[in-house]
Amino acid sequence: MVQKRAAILEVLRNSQGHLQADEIFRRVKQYYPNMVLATVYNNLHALTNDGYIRHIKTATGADFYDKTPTPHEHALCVNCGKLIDADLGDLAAHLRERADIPVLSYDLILHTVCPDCDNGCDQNNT
Amino acid sequence: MVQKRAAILEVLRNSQGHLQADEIFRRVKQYYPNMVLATVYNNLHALTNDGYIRHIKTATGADFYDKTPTPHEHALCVNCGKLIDADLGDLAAHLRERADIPVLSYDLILHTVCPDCDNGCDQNNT
DNA sequence: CCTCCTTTTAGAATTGTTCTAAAAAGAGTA
DNA sequence: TACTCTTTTTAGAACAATTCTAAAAGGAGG
Repeated sequence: MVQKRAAILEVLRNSQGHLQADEIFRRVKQYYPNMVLATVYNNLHALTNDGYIRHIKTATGADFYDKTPTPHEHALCVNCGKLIDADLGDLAAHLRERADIPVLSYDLILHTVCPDCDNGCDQNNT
Repeated sequence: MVQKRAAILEVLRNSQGHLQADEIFRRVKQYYPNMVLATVYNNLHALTNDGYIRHIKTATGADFYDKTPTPHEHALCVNCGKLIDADLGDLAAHLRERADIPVLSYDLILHTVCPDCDNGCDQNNT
């Protein structure tokens, strides 16, 4: 059994959902203090390949890893930078139906204000 | 009049559509041999801000610049790496209508096999 | 204990982009 | 032409997330 791989998966599963590599690294390091970032990347790739997690690439260069491997959409909060799940129905079907070219796959990131920030104190009430 | 900015815009407008910064750099350099990559980025940002062109960020880290500033979708050919336009109807409206969260904007890149590659010699006919 | 294969480590390398500070270029005024 | 002010350009360093490389460590089976 691969302990460190399991620990990385555990950390992700115990999180609210979507973490970046460096945050995973920081958390796993508490249990394995001499772990190195490359190990995190190694195992995240392996876990992604094996279908345990999902790798979400963003245009900002900071990728997220999702504990839920089944396909669904994501949104980035423009206020706090958190990645959250978005429900868009069967978007893949819609895209394949409407597109004038074959759609093998796609990368989509919505930009939103997440519920936490919307309820928060960042509204311009003077 | 800003000559180099105009030259960069010209190069983009004379292209088939979507270029990366380093390709623009290579082309403009033929006319201004001592130009520097930072100047290309400076002017691409300025042209984007002024609405002349469009900046398309990809998850692969290699951004494209589009001579057509009006909103439309894009697809990346998995075979040749070219970025092409895609017609998906009014996707923005569809997303806003279906999403369970506010949609301020979005980044979408389809993955496809472009017509050129589809007609080409890369089909596995033995 | 040996051998083989996988995982991990340490640190350098990569890549596209951004930043910084100094030099150069223009525009307007006298 | 000379002076000032602002914008643009240059050169090269810095950055940040990720990937790579080669060596070391670990574990399983015989």
